[in-house]
Amino acid sequence: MELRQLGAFVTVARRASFTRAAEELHLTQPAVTRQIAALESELGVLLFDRLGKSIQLTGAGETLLGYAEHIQRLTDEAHEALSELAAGRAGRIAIGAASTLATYVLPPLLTRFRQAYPGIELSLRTGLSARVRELVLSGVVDIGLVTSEGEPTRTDGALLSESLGVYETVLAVPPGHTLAGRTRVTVDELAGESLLAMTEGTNLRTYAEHVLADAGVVVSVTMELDSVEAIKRMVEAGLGVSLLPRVAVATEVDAGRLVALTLTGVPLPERHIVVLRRGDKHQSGPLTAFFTLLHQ
Amino acid sequence: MELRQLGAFVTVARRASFTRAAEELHLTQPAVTRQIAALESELGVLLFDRLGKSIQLTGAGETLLGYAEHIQRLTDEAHEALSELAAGRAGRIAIGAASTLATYVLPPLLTRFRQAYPGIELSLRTGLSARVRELVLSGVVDIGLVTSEGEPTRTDGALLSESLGVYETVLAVPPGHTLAGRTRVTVDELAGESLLAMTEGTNLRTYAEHVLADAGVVVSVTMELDSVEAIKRMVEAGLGVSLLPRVAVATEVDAGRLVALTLTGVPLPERHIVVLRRGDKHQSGPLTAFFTLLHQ
DNA sequence: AGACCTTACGGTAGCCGTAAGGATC
DNA sequence: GATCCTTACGGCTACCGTAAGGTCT
Repeated sequence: MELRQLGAFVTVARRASFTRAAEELHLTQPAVTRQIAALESELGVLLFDRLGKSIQLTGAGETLLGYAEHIQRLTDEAHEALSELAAGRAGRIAIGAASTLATYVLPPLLTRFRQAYPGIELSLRTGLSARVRELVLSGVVDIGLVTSEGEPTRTDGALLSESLGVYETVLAVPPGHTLAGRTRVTVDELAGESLLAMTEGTNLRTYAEHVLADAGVVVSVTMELDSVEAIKRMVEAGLGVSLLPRVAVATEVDAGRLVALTLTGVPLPERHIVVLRRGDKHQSGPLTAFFTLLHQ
Repeated sequence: MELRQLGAFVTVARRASFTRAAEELHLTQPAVTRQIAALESELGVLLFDRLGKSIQLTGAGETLLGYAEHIQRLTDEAHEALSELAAGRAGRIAIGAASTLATYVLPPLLTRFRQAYPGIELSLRTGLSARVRELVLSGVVDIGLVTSEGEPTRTDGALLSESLGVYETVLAVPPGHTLAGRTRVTVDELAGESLLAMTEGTNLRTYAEHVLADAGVVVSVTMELDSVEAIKRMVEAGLGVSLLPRVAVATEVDAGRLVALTLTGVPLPERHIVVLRRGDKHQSGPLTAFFTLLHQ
């Protein structure tokens, strides 16, 4: 039993004629006869009564017709569903992202993506960059967004890394701070400031320590928090300053509740937004679309 | 997309290996590769990620797997259902029968048939013999049971007739009747009796008139009824005698409420129980089984 | 080196179209 | 005689198995 045979059978049954079915199927009439004969032989039943002038479904034929139409509908749906997937109009993307990126970078991207591809399911898992990397490697997520120092070009095994651009870190101070009138600040000038920092293990904390150590500046970490949002509130309240991603303070800066100072001073390492994916895993239609959006 | 390809795909997906799927399918491994490749090419999607050591379903693969397993289940069910039909263990028989046969002959037959083939649906339509004949010709019923005078051997067009045996007609009289002590009676002796008869148009009425006319006997039809059951009650009540099928009075004779006299006298035409069917229509498994039962 | 999937190549089985045959109306 | 389905025959497509080639562990 093959789908071609079932298709021929359904057509013959609907048209009640081998000849007209052959026309519809773009086959010759003997070819249709053989398709039906093969089915009848395999199933051990007669599917049509040949009444000379006309033909008529037998009971077995009616039974098979029910199944055959059901099967045809399913194959049509399968074709449809897969062509939707291939065209990127349907499917599912699992994204892993470092927490700050998930909070401050992804929302506008996902909003635009959702508008362009409303049929695609999105799932998001957040965590530390190292954890996101594991999720990508294990295939739990299709794509990972993390931060990293320097331009990542190494392809660690099956893992591909691409930079989406620089992820600028700024000094956030409250409006009344002595540095608040400035637009730039060197790392040296941070000496003596009380710094609010993320907990250890986060890329943001590691980066801050790296920058300060390179400059030989000793800064007291007066408070350690596990939330960028909490740090911003503390800075607003005048409890200190902090090194934060520029995108994370954009709203507060626009509203005048915080001032963002560009860090200068040599040598200042750059952080990048990095997208991670497995090179040996198939890139589905939706994922390709998402990639295109990321690179804009 | 063909069922063979879907079968290969499902096997590969379940075993998570082309090699092991090939073993299960009794194919070589390259053959399996080509089946999957053909599917991927036709559908325009990758179904498996080839990760060197192992393979993994893609999103498109998982989507197709759902459809493919559904389709496989349906084809299995279709096979099953049709083999049930072929074996005579399932199906449906539509029977047409003359009213007296339906009442007095069919019940024990159908009881035995139901015991032997409990899976087969039975439908019964009753009517005059001429009407049953039409039902068989038009294909509304698969088989017809009627009465006819003489052995029917003619094949009227597509209609096949076979006799199942003689359908004896007897004279039914009440126990107190003057003939009640006899076991046989000639047609001549009916002269002067008051006869209860079926309405005109029934085979029973036609037969009775035929027999009486042949013998040159004039009998007054004192009452005309359209029910054999009603006639029997009238005869029991002493309102007359009647020519009835022996099987129709068997119960009353056994109970002593009626006496059945065998008709003799030359020439006495015989009635037969006749089974009608279309020769050009397929005889399904269940129908064959029913035929076998009828001929026992 | 071993395991696994893919590609290449030659042979065969199955399907198709043309042509002839048989049955029915 | 016309119509419709079936059977026969030659040709071609497509699938299979064997063998060689890649790639990753």
